[in-house]
Amino acid sequence: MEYDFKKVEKKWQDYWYSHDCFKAIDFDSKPKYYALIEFPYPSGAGMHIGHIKAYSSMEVVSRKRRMQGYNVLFPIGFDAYGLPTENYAIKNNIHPRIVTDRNILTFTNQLKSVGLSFDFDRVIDTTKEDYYKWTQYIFLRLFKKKLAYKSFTYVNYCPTCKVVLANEDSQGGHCDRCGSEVIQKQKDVWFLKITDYSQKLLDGLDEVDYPARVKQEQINWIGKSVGAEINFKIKQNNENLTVFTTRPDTVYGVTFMVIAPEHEIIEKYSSCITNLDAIKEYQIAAQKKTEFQRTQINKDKTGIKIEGLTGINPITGKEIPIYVADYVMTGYGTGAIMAVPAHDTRDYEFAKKFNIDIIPVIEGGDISKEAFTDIETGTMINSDILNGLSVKDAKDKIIEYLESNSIGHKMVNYKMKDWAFNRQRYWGEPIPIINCPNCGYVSDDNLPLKLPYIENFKPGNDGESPLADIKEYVNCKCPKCGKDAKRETDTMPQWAGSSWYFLRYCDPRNDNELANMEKLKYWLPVDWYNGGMEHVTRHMIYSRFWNNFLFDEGLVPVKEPYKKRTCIGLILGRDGQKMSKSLGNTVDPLEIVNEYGADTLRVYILFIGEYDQPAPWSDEGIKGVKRFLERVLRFDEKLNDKEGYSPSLENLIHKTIKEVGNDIENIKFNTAISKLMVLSNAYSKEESITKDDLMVLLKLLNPFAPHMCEEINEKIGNKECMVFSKWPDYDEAKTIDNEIDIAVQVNGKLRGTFKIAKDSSKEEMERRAFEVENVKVHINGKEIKKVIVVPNKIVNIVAI
RNA sequence: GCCCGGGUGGCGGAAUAGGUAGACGCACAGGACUUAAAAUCCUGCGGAAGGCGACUUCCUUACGGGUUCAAUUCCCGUUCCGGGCACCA
Repeated sequence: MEYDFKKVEKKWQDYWYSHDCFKAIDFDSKPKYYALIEFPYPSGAGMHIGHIKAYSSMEVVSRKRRMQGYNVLFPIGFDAYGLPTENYAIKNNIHPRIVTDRNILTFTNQLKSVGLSFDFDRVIDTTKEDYYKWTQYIFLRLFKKKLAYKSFTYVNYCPTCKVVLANEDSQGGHCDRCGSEVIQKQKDVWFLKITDYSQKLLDGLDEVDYPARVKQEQINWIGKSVGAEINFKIKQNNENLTVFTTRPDTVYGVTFMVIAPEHEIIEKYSSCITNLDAIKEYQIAAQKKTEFQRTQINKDKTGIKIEGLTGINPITGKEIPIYVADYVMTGYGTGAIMAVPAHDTRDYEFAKKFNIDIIPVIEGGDISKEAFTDIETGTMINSDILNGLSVKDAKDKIIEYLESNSIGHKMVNYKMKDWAFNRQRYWGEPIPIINCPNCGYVSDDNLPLKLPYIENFKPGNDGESPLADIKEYVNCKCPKCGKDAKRETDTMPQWAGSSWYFLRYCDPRNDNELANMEKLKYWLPVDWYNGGMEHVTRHMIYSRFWNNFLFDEGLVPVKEPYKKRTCIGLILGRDGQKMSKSLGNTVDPLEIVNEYGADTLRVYILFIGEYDQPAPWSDEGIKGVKRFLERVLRFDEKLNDKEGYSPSLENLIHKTIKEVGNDIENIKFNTAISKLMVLSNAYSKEESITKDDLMVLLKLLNPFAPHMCEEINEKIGNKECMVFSKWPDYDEAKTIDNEIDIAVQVNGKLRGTFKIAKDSSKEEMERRAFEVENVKVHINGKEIKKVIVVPNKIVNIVAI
């Protein structure tokens, strides 16, 4: 029999998509299941092999759920705003709208050519007015709750892309997109106050099912630390200089203070400072450094003492010098620290370099050599009222002291910074804000605020958006007072549209609200969200923030959007390196589909290795999968007329149903497929098999290789397509073997095996163990010390 | 520097409430079918040694220790690879 996979796969794709097989039905009485994948950015390069791997896990789960009787929502869309499209458009002089539409069309066809069971009726495109209208709406809700604000600040600026970058997009001091070195630039830009949700985002992690490492990464990203703020006095003017510390208990060890170069007191008290010129010089030098250079850990400590300002330790009354140094960051805590060189490596290095006293306040360590930082436990010394206390008690006592004397209080700090919510680019959601000289920033509630269709979308000079050049866009009337005003010309960052797309899927065509509450109540939360490790911090935290906010606004019914999250491991190139165009080691999924068929590709991608681990592509490996599927294709030739399962296969069938089901739920697709191979190998060895035998295999295989299974199903005379065929049940009692192999060890070494009925008594097992010939040889002439019998498993004889 | 993963045949990888290491697949070798090749089917396949032989023995889960009747699995130390965070006070 010739199996023409191209023809067959096309046939079933046409059937499924034209018969609405994957349509999610609002308010259906079946239990709902919402499976989500990270929607793609429709790049010109089209679908990558990684996309298929990323989608295939939820694809298998969705198909299985449909067979289990669920009403499944498995949607797809396009996160289409962003730089690559815009850069491509500029280079080729084609409008990004045209490029985007073209790419989405290509992508859609490619997705369908793999037979993915998305509900294509709910497709969303973040760049369409009916979608970004609601992205703008959410922004305005944030603005009205003062969670969106404009601030004059230093920003990371990429001189090549001519855009301001979020810290997240410029890690390592280089632009995420082009790799250019990022420079610091002052600009007035929009921020979202995600920091107001720091604690909520932490607390939410307790109620969701994410892998431990995912939670840990989010916890680290948010970076909570508990400590205290303490007001030190400045001797010359009796003003406060407030510091944040996680170790208020070490306050007796403070021998100097350090402020960040940007700290306001330099300007404020400049009249007191006698070496102002030198300090200004240091400030300028620090400003020139990029964020990256400043955070290089191994570089020498630099700094300069402020002459004319002296700090006073509010606990001891001792006078201490104040330094400016760029190892203190302006954006964290108060931008000023109390330095305890005896117990902090950075302070220690600084103190050594500037010859400052080092006073240990916790017992242990040798401060002549290095800072003693292992101080979670220990006993306080040199600390007056804290002497002799444990670290924990000292913390409590000093905070109580600070609070009762109004010189400080308990304080929590987070590393996470507010979200820089702006791009100086054309291809993004316009920010619907009007700047009125009279009223200040005013929301433009007339949504959508359309992105004008312009010819010149190249970035403006000096970090301005190209929209700034369009007079008729910029110039407008203030909605409040009616006077002449100017429109915001920055657009939203790439992360905006993806921060709420999972909500829109629940009600994608709603023109009156971002999504109907009843529909959201029906579908949310997302039951299972699969995607890349690289989106675990940025995208996931941003979208959890938006969802939490919308919950507070009463617009969504759940706090946490994603009930369960799993992550995918990369498919590496044939050479074991990460696939990249520059290395020339990419694998084109369409070529593979063309050569082997979609089913083979789908199965191979999941068989290649552990789903969340990286694994190299192998052209040899895929052939084995092809052979397996072709063997299954031939089973219809050996069907007999009997009913039910063949007695010789029954046990294995029940076992396979159980294990394949479990493996799918535990994202262990590689072992699920290997168990299907084992079952099919058993079928091969049979003279003939029953139709029921075959149907079980087809049903278990259907989520992985659906085209082929449909074809066989039809060929053997079944009328109904397999999408809603019933997932097979198993009988627990029949998964257990009646006869068990028992291993016999002598002194821990395997010396033989025997078969015995399951649940045989210990006595019986022991008796049989001693009958094994090779066992007799090994215990000959020795004294039996002990016999360990583990029912249904093993007998170990200890003999000396 | 800190926090997570991971190290098993020629290769991708199985097996951990401790209990026959190497499932499944690839590659390779031998055989069947064929005029031939491809495809397919059968057999073997961690390493070493012994035996004509069914077999037997020793070694083997990065390295070194430990706990245990029994360790890929648990504990301690070392090392290498991957990811995340990083002068965060």
